[in-house]
Amino acid sequence: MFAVIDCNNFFVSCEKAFNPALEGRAVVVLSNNDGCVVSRSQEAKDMGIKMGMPAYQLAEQMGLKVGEDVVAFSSNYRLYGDMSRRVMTVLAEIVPSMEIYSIDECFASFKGVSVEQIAAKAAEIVYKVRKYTGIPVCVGVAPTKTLAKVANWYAKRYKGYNGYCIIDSEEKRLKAIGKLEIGEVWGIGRRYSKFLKGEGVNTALDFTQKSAWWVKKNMGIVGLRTQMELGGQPVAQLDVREEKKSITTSRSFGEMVSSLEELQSAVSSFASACAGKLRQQGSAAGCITVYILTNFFREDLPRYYNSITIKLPEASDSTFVLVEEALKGLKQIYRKGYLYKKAGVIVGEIVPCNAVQQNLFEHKDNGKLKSLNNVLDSVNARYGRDVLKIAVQGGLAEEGADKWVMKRTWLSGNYTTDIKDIIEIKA
DNA sequence: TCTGGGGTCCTAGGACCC
DNA sequence: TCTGGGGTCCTAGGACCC
Repeated sequence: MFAVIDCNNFFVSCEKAFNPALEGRAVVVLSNNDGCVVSRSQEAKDMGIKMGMPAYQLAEQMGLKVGEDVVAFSSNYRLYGDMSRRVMTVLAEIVPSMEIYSIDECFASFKGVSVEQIAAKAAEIVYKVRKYTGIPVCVGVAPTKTLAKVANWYAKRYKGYNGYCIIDSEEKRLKAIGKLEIGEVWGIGRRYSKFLKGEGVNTALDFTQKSAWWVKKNMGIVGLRTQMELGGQPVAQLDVREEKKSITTSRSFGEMVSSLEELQSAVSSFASACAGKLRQQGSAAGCITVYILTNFFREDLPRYYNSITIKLPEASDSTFVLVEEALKGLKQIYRKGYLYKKAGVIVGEIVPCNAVQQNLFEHKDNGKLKSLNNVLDSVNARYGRDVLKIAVQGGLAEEGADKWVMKRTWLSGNYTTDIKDIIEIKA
């Protein structure tokens, strides 16, 4: 049996855990630059606030006063990342093995858990995560990952389940998928949902009744796997891979920028962030992609998008190497006369850093580079992120001197990672 | 005026090989 | 009129996830 454990309204729940005054109120968390709604409390959902809705529409289209009718927060990834780590740590002590699927979600194997114990185990998860971290979670358990997601869907929506739902018989499976709209199935997105409804497939049960040949022809192997999993036949296993295959750092800018210098500041910062993430997971990248684009929502301005991928002579995790290559790439794709809204850096062809194939002709002195990067990491770990950085990154980001730095008007405190922000309790 | 960021996997088609 | 068969590798783009 597989379990899927999913935090409820995760970002909002993180804010609520440290701010009891939010209880019972409509609360939303916004994406970077305070752009879109990315997490909503139940109250906010009940008011009709949609996922992904641009923040300005709260007032403009819904007539809501931000701060009164609805409380908004800028996203605080430092806080959410740390809270996620805590949730996963609690889970790791309860389940035999697990796959962290996203910041707020994880799959677990219930191998060795007897049929009679499954419900008790699920209840234990709900209770302990809430008790130890303050985060509410729901659990779905079933013989396949896709059915576990189905079970979780019901656990989330019906209070009577007390946070967990188990599909452990053919009867329950048929009942569960019979009432589930096809678009709610894990792996069926907007596109396929629309297509399937046009073919008369409205529920997950309808989908399982189509022939395998038809599904494969119209939706490829991925669709076929989803169909098999809904039928109770496990295809997907627990994926316990540690390292990512690609790492991205990108931002929409707080204000549009036009000069090469400003883009260099942004792109070098993104490349540096990618290098840091690589070192953290013990990997090196074989290639680096840089892209820049103008604001595609603005129809009155000239549009431009370009990207370039550079193959590194030797896979690297060095901030200095990656920044240098990224800036070379940027120079090639930069065009004068446009207002840029976003840039990003992607590193790929990731390998373990202890298994880097060295280049016979262009081998760099990795000993010296390594110590330099170690200094970067240790100084920044001790004194704060980007206290020590390369000059081209632009030194005054925190003071808002760089136009590209994102807007975060309603940022909450780093309650769990910064001693200055620790909660004080009057007793 | 204002519209996020970070991932995975698969497929089709082109270029090339024998 | 007739015009093979079997492969690999790479890339761009599409679908999905949170």
